[in-house]
Amino acid sequence: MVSAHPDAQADTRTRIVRAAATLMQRQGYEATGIKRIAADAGATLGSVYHFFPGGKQELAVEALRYGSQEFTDLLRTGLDSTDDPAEAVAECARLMAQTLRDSDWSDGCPVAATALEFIGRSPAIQLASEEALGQWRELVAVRLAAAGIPVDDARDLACTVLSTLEGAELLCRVSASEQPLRIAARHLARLIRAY
Amino acid sequence: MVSAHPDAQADTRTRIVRAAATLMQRQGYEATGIKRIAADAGATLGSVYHFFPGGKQELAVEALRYGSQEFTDLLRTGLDSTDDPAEAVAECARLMAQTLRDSDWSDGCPVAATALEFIGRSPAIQLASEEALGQWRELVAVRLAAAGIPVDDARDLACTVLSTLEGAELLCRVSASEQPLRIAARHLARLIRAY
DNA sequence: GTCTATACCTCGATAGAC
DNA sequence: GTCTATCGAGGTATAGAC
Repeated sequence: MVSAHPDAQADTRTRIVRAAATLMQRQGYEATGIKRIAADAGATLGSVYHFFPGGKQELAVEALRYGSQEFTDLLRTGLDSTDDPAEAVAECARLMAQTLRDSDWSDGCPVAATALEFIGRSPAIQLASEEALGQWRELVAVRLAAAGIPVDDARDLACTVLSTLEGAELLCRVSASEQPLRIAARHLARLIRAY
Repeated sequence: MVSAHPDAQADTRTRIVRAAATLMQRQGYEATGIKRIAADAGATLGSVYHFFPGGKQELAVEALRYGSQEFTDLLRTGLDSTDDPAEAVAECARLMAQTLRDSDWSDGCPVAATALEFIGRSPAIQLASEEALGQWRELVAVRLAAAGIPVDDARDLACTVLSTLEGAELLCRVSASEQPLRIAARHLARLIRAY
């Protein structure tokens, strides 16, 4: 039998988390209803509460972790694409730009929209967001340090790399243009080469 | 008579817009209820719909424009603080960090949270967000060009300045730390000095 | 212009059969 | 584990007196 839903091969719990992650990435937490998540996942409301008795917030935390891993994969791909660390970071920006364009400016950072809705209002969600950002920063920092940049400089650079990528992505999505990430790629590469 | 509300001296319409701008800046559009806006503004629901017959979305557009002007003022203060363009941009980052800390990481970019909720879902709100970001970028570009940086370079630099400030602010808010903006200040200054 | 009351709807969450 | 039916709360928006 062929299912009407894209992720039919995965188990129900996974499909629910994926649907939640996608919707929250695109429109944030508050605009995303549980009924819609269930429908997109090809599951019923009962199943959602079966797997996530803690309700929407518990599911959201799981969705943030899931999306965080996907973004980690994208970063790893970019960072491992070449020996030159400056070029590797630029490649991350290009990968993000391409992913955004291919998804009609929908598939960006999986935590930004939700994180901004909950600053100071939900420890669980804020912590999950902080862990995601921290993990990405660490990934970049390790890559830069491996290229010979002093560890402290690498950590600071990684922070700015992440800041710039996040902000450029916001600008890209709002203006429906790849330009901010393309420009960020050039500037970040220049910044890194200065070390 | 002394009012219980902070903006009692302003007219009702202005108080409503201010309250909406503040709430949307802190938690986005969807989490912000009209009843709460009215209460914070010291107005009634009837007044809100009297001034904004188009409802919540019409009010949101006005709130974004209002917040946009406030952020423009902050940028102008930073950009005019010194002759050195690199130092001026760094000062913007420091002003943002200070504002964030003073508000318990609440008062950041007035459009980011709302904009991310509406990418591709509301032309009116997306346009208002795009206009705000474009205005800020133009402000920075003009300042850099005035310092002698070639116009095309200034425009690209302004784009990255804005990207980095926006992203660093996200990181600051999520991690409840000034560090990302402090680091961004240093890196942006270095990037600008290279021209 | 301001206010109260309320209509109408959708939300998150629950209950209980299967 | 999955499903349907439904509850209560809270949302936006409206009506109409003042």
